[in-house]
Amino acid sequence: MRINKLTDYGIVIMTRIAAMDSSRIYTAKELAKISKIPLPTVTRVLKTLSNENILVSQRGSQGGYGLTNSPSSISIASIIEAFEGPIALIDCANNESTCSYENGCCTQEPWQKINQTVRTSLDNIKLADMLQTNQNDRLVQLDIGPGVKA
Amino acid sequence: MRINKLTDYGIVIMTRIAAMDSSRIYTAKELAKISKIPLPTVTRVLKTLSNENILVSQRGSQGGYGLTNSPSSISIASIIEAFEGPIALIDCANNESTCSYENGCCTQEPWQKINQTVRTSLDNIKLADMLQTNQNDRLVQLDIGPGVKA
DNA sequence: TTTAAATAGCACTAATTTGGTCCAAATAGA
DNA sequence: TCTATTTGGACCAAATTAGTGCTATTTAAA
Repeated sequence: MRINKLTDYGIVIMTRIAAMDSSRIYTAKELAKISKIPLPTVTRVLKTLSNENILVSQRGSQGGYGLTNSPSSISIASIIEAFEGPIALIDCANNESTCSYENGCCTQEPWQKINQTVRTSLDNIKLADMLQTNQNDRLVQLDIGPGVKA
Repeated sequence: MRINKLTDYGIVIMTRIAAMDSSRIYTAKELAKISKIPLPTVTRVLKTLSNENILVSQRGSQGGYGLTNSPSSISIASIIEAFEGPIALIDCANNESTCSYENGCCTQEPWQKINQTVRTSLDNIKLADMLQTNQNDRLVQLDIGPGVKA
């Protein structure tokens, strides 16, 4: 029920970039220093993000990583999914993988609904929302406060 | 971002009991047969659920496990938390553990809201909601509905 | 009172996932 | 073309999770 550490790092780093000049590119070394996360780990996180096209990479000297989209259009859900695949609390609710319990499993449809709810919540939160000073107001505005219906 | 397998089993088994006669108690052996989950695993799942007071156990001959509350008042969140502890996508949003990135971390407040949203969603879904009408029919068809033989 | 049935608890092993490291490939500029 | 810089991909180690087995304890019924 927790996201992976790398996913967490990913969100922290993405938020960092969004908080600075989000139009330029940053090297792994720079971002490691800024975020206080070990360089090898940052390297790996950035690779994943660029493989999933959430960051663009520029190899070679003067290279680095930069956002592909604006902070207001990058969702937390997309970052999580870059690291962990489709958001699905259980596998069988996600793809069409044959459930090993077949007819014995009577919970599939409700799970679809549960996953959908969670995913929608996370998709409504954008990188830019992580920076708001008055975060509570902003989140309520986004209708992801307590008691939200999906 | 996925729940543990044991948690999944827990929900499946709880749903099973709810779908049958939820007032009587069932042995681990019975539930293993019904759910098609290996007995040792079922045993373990049931132990956890009874430790967390989601099931009551009756030791000795004629013993077994039964629901402590009605299916309409047992939430999915409570079952997940029985296995995995408080629902929190990242640790620092849950307890007061000092964030290892201190001031370097600028995402704490939004995370609190994100967790709250997910938790609320899961708390609003009760065991009774897992029982779709059309699936009840299927259960009876499969001869694993009320009146199932051990 | 004895016996069979059933849960409780503990510890151990195997498998999977996760996190971190190393070396090769690419690029810009001198 | 050469070199310093920086990303890309393969690989290994550590941690977590899943599953198994054994023994003790409790209880109902013969």
